[in-house]
Amino acid sequence: MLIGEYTHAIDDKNRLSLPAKFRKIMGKKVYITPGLDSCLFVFTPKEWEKIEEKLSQSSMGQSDSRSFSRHMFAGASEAEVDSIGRILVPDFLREKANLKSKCVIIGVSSRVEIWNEKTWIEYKKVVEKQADNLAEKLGQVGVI
Amino acid sequence: MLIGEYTHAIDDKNRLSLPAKFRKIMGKKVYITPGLDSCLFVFTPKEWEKIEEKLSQSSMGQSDSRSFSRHMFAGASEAEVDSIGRILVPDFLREKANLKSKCVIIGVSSRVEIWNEKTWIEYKKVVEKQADNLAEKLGQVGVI
DNA sequence: TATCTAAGTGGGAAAGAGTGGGAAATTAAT
DNA sequence: ATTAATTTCCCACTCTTTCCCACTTAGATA
Repeated sequence: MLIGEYTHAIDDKNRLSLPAKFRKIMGKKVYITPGLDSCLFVFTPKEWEKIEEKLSQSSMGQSDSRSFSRHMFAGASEAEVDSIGRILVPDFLREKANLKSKCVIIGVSSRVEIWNEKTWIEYKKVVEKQADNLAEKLGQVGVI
Repeated sequence: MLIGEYTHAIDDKNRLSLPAKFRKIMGKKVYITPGLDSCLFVFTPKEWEKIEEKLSQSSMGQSDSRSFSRHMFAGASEAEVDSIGRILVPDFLREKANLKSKCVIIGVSSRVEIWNEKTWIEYKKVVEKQADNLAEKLGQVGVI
């Protein structure tokens, strides 16, 4: 189970260290995809395969399923974890998540997320403010 | 499985490099057809056969399926991948997708697509703007 | 406190990928 | 049949990517 928050630098060769705590779980090969709220998702091959399978079931005929397939497939990247635990984030994903030098890498259950540091800090602020409200809503639907 | 996004130049001899990552999957011979949303589709012979079969099975009574078949078949072209991974895009297909110097080549599961760079950027913008839509769809494929 | 180890960062060299141009070969035209 | 034009093949240059090594920092241990 992936938990915790780490701040690492992405260098000008687009290399980014996976937190040491994540490496055993993530293994030697990962898949990076566009996420939500302009972060990136990182999956193990196993998790990615599940997604792939669901996606490839959708038909080419419908314009909105085409666009979603393109978003996910064209937006995805297979990355080898190098000998010292780094992955390579392709330019187009780096831009998508607006990754400058400092990135925040967080564990979210079965996936890892990569954020621009500032974006993450802002996001956290907003969420923490809303935490009480969110709890209320979740309570109403019986989650907590 | 074909994933990722690459920007390559098509030269004045209509030569276009397939991304190195795609070459093993695509092999030595491919089929290029006019695609949907003004890009080109590129298939392996195997995938092309599947498409052929599906199209020929579709009921010919229906005018829509007839015209789509014509669109795909009449515009299709077989292309050899040369010794350093380039394909030749025939003039009429190049015009159809409005390919200028810079092209974007994307992997979409079982097919490759070739886009005019600007057209692709515009298309992506439109798709990504529909963020809530994306969230919903990610839910449907079990990502979140 | 000093030393050791592990983790993260950065840079240089080697390998690979992408691009462009010219020669050879094929086709077309006079 | 000769010339011109187009296509194909091959080579070479350049830029990017990958691999390897070294430095730095932080934390742990004695």
